[in-house]
Amino acid sequence: MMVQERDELGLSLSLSFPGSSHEQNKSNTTNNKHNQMPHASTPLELNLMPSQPLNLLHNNTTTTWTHPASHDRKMEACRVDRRSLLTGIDVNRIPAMTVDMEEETGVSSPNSTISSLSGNKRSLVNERSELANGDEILECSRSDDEDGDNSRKKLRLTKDQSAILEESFKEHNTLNPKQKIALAKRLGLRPRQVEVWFQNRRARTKLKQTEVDCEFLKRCCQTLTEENRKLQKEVQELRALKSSPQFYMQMTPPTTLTMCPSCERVGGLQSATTTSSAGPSITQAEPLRSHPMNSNHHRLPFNPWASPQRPLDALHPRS
DNA sequence: TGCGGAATATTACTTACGTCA
DNA sequence: ATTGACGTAAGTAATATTCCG
Repeated sequence: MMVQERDELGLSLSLSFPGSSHEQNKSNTTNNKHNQMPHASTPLELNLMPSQPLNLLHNNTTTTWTHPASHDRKMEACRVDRRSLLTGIDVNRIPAMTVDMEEETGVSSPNSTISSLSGNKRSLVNERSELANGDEILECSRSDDEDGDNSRKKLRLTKDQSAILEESFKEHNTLNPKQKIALAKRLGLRPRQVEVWFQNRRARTKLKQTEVDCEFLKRCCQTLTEENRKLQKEVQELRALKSSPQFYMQMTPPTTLTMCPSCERVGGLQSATTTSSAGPSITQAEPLRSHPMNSNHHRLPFNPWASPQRPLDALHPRS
């Protein structure tokens, strides 16, 4: 994305986005196809891990990835769960056969046979009793199959399950099959469920990131618009001065000198005597043409992300 | 070495469900 | 009791990557 405006005086504004690679710490995959967002993803990259509050951006509210009011609800759910503790099979727990199959193959693709088979059949009510036993989460749940009801029932992960998943996500936002199976075992879930959770978690992260990027770009745009407005005004004034007959007469000696930031040559002052016969009484305007800066040479494009004061830097300390 | 197809992994989009105000 | 908004688990299609013959 590039917005550029230019006039003959060599004033320009540009908004450029450095090459983006929206890298999301894919630790164990090389897949990077879809996310080729043509925007400044890298500079705007923000670690949205649950442990990292977005305080600076979101009014000191700590971002947590569990449902905001989920704690109490889940506690209540646990109480309800215990009531039905003994009523049946754990919906979230993989039938032993399935676990074995997945463990054997080490594969649980959404499109795989295993996953497909577990589609509606695993639409089960999640009624579990969660008993912390070290790191293990023991659950008890009831299958819906007995109702003969094909409707999809929504699983709610327990607080502990969510916490462990979050913790795991912090370490790697993707899982290899081994990790997936291990985590699923630890949580008493099917590998497919862990997989889905990670997929959705990545999607949420990306969404949040996009929102943050969007917000930042909006602010950049506002700043640049304002900057542009000022520069346009300045250009108009310079043009007016240039065309004014009194311009050269009334020109007061410059009180400041401008210097090319790159070559450190001083501009703004160039004696008329050195610029021989360049038309009508050459002037202070002359340096605008004679200095290489005026042909885009050494002009530094304005890059909001190159600014040392990028607001989002504070949010994403690179360690 | 290049090619095609199968298997697998991931994303984007969508649906369905549970919860809350 | 109803309803709409919202969060999220899960399904589906598309696509990229890898592996193998």
